[in-house]
Amino acid sequence: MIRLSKKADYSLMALKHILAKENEPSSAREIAQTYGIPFEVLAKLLQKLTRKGYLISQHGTKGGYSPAPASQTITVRDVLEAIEGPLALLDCSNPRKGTCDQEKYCSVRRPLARVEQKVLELLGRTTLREI
Amino acid sequence: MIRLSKKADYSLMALKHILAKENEPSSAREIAQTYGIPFEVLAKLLQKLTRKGYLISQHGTKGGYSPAPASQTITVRDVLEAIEGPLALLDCSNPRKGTCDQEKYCSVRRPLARVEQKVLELLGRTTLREI
DNA sequence: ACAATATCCGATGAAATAGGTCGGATATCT
DNA sequence: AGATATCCGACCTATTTCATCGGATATTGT
Repeated sequence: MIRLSKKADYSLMALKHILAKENEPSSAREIAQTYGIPFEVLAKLLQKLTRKGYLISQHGTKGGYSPAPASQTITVRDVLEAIEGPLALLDCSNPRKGTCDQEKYCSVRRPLARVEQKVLELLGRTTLREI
Repeated sequence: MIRLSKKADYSLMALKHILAKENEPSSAREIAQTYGIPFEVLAKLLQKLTRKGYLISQHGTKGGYSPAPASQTITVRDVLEAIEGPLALLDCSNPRKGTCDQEKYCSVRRPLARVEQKVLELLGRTTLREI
């Protein structure tokens, strides 16, 4: 299969929400309620995005998340990589996995890598602003 | 995550193998050994592809699978859909899943559906022949 | 006829992944 | 001080995916 995880969906929704109200920070709880997302799950996603530099977090009452400068040009690909690590259509081009058993016999690796590349380019061209 | 399953990889490798030798049928056992794929898993994949009309199966000694006419123009997308059912980047556009809880609030559905469409087009343009 | 070799089919078990939960810490505003 | 935030790690559970097993049917060659 080829799909976006729920976490990815959640992240994109939350990011769009935060980008829409640049002036006041949005709390994780508020976003979670608005979109029906489990609070704890969303909190962790936003933390990851913060560490990656796409959001700025503000503790305390009236706190929440606001867009960081880097979020202006953030793409779908950026979000996915922040949430799920390096993207890999193929296991054998996935740095997290070990080497592929079929490596030496595999006849489809090269051509599929090109397809993979195109998909990644497509995701990298789609900014969150235009969503 | 966004990835091709192992089954998809296996299927693509096997199909390419079968298409390469159009003259004599290739047995599942032979292919499984050549590429280091578990025999039973591969057998089921080839059965699915046969039911979809991309392959012709031949029982008995000297039997095996040979390319059906429909395999001439088969694309990566065709293979994926045959093996894993309808493709869906998003859960909410997946006919196998129920309706999405966030449906009414979700602000990213429409734009992502366009991205999904583009990815599917890309996979649908890539034929197995050119791989 | 018989044996060997194929595909076929369903059910089941095991491993990996993703999604969700819990407990507690730190920071900020009122 | 107390309420409300983010923060962090560990853990549990459901789902999905991968692999295995047992047995049936069909075809070919001896």
